Amino acid sequence: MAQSKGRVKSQGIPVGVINRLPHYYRYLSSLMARDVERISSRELASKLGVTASQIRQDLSYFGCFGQPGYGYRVQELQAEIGKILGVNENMHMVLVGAGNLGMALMKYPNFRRRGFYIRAIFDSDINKIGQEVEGIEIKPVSELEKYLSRFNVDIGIIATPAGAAPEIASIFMNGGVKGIWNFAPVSLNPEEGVVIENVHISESLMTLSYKVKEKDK
Amino acid sequence: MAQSKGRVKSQGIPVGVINRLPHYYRYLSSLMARDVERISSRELASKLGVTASQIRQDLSYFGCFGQPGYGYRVQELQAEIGKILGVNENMHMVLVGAGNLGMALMKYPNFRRRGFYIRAIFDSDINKIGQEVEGIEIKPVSELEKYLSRFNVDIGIIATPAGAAPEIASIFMNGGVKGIWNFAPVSLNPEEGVVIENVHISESLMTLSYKVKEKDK
DNA sequence: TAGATTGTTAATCGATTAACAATC
DNA sequence: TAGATTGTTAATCGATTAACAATC
Repeated sequence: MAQSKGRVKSQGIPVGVINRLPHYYRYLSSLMARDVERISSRELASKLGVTASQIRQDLSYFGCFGQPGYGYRVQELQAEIGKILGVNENMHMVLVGAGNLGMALMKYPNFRRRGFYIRAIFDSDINKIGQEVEGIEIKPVSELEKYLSRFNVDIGIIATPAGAAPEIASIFMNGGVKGIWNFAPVSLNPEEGVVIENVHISESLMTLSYKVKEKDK
Repeated sequence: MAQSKGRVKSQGIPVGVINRLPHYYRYLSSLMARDVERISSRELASKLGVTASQIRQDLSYFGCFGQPGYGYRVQELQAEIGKILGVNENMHMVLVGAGNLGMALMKYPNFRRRGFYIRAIFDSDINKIGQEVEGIEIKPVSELEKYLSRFNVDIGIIATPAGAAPEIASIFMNGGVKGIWNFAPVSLNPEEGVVIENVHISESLMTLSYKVKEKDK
């Protein structure tokens, strides 16, 4: 208790911890919607399918958010985890690829609600250019570089086919984008100082396929 | 070497291994496309950003696919991993939710190419019902149950808003679906004998957001 | 043959769980 | 106060890496 000095190890936080925080965050948000005020690590753990120990251990990397004998105040813990994750900090994002997946991302209301704003859309399809989506006009991808030089973009989203992805990634990296959220089924080699987060949908399907086969045995 | 009897431990394969196999599979496929014939665990590792040891260890759970002194034949290894994962086994899938994300999944050509077929689409939007996508007519979600009782569905895909997801999941589970591929931002409690694979897109964004913030420090 | 690289066992490392003093 | 639950330290467990005999 009383993590006196406050851990300063900004690095060295296990990646598993970081992957679980958004999960905690989402469930706490749903508790807030149901006006639940307090929750213990034990309850939370049973709902999320992890151990209470793990939740307390995970949180302890960042501070002390609970009260012994009481548990955690839902609203407070949600806010603290949100702060750790960078929710509600007005992230400037741009989207390349105005296909179905890109449109799905544009229309997902939770991003905006949580401070993640897609402020520009680029596509190479001449028929799409000039169209408006959620109040944002689709620009030709040739203008991406200029846009990046003019604005301070936090996150670049790649929702293009695999072939186009490496070039877009390199434009993003040269343009000073801090993070790349990649939905194309390729591995992009991460340049110094840029974070790449992949969402490999087909790999996830293959993992599921394996597990389904296993169950059959 | 010479894993004489062939490991029978169908269970007990670490989840990390299963998550890496699709990654190996994809890269090997791309090597095949470039007519590369052989590769060593060391080369493969350096391309994929893992250790050679890990690749050999991972593969050893399933058999002996390489030749000492030579390495792996790309085509053979790709085929073996594909077999492990259940690629090209004619998986029967159904999609619930014909929004942008659902359409993106419908139009992704690699699924079909690898034996994953979406054979029916359901939606609750009266305006979408009857429309055809990739040769498949969108049915009302009220007919899902009947469909499941008639066909042997391997994988049910949930591409609906969060609110609808739990009910769809329960219809899937009662209908004998073996695996659920869930894109809705909710946790579904997995029933006995059904595998659930979540693709939590917004959690992935928050993870990226955290890492971007970290880099700034 | 000599060189290269596998499959596998053993050693290391890190992450998860258990336990408990502190305390609300 | 007594009961509950935290934050943290120590113990356990599992996954990754290193090393090497076998062998192509």
